[in-house]
Amino acid sequence: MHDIFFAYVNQHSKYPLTKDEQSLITAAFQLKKLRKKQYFLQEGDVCRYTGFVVKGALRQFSVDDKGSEHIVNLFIENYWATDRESMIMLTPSQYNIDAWEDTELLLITRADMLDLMEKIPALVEMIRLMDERNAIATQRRVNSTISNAAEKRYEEFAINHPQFIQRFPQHIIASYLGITKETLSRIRKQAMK
Amino acid sequence: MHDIFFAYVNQHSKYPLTKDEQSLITAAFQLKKLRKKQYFLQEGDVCRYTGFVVKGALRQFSVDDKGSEHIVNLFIENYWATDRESMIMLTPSQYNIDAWEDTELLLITRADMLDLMEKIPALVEMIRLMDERNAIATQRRVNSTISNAAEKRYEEFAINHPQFIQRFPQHIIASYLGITKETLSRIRKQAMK
DNA sequence: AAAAAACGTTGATAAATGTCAACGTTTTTT
DNA sequence: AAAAAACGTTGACATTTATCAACGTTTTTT
Repeated sequence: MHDIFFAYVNQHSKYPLTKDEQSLITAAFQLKKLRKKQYFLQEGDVCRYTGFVVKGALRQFSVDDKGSEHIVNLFIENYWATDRESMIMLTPSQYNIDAWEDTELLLITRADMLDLMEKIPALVEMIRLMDERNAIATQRRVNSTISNAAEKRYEEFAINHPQFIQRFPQHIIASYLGITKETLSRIRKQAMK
Repeated sequence: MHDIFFAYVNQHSKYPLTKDEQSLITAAFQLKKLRKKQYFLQEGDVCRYTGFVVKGALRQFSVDDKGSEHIVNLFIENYWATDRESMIMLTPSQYNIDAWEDTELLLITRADMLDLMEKIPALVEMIRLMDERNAIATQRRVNSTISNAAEKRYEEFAINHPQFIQRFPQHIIASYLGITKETLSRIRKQAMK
């Protein structure tokens, strides 16, 4: 299990992991299996773990006053599932994260992660890279959301995230884009011509 | 000028800057003054600098096919103005950044910043903190945008960013929220009752 | 002090998107 | 194999938001 993660770290750092470092990582990350629909995080709880997705798919969503779900993030293999705000601030999360498919995660607490980062330079580099990519992707998403109508948002999404279109049903994609499933259905119908 | 930045770093790190570190910083950051309306970054250019805002206010915006501007970010004192995607990927920026007020920036290239980070632990810590806060704020913004109608988005914005409401006119705020200035005007009229 | 530009507001109307209900199909569960 | 659940689509209609044009006020420039 951890091998997949070692490969991921090595791909994102110029310092190959030593055997000792691999042992530290194995000790700090614990494997967690989730069945489909099982929660990884529930609204109101403080998020204690960051989860590296070894296998499977998850969604992060909030629920509004009317009970409607809004998909904030989608995660598949090699993504990091967590609510950073809750984890860092130790505040109750406004989000839920649940498994959309049977999923395997490698979990680590924030304290253990900070500890590992003092010992393993490769991890620090990998996380900085992850933060950069995340910042870029989120910036793009914000720009697309405020600049474009629903149709163009969907087009850009389909180009930037073809993997998500494979793995998640349309109503989930629609919610991620901030539109209803009916609107997305009509947009796709239009686009087919 | 740099004193303000030293204070900022010390506030965001548990390692106080030494005299030597301060010298390194002074050598790497150059002061740049911008008059109101002057560009810091123009669409199509590769973003070479990160700018720490010592004084003033700027906006980052994209321009769509119809020539309309869309405000992606706003910056005031103690904010970092840059286009990370362009800077990291070395690709032409899709954004413009210009001064909304007369502004003073401390500029640093990515290479110099990476160099400084190897020498100054306080900077590394400060930047990680900055990345965390940025990730949290952007996540909130995305969630608000996909979950709420214009009125609630404005309410949340007003609560989370009262400083921006002071410094920027309504049509800029409206664009930041992804709505037109007319709609924001009507929302505010409603809310007054 | 005069002129120009920027800003905010309002009304009339159009366009985009949401809501609700119904239905057929596919997938999953029993 | 049957039943249930999940999914996607469509129509009718309501609501939200955008667009366009006009106008008065404030701020900036000349």
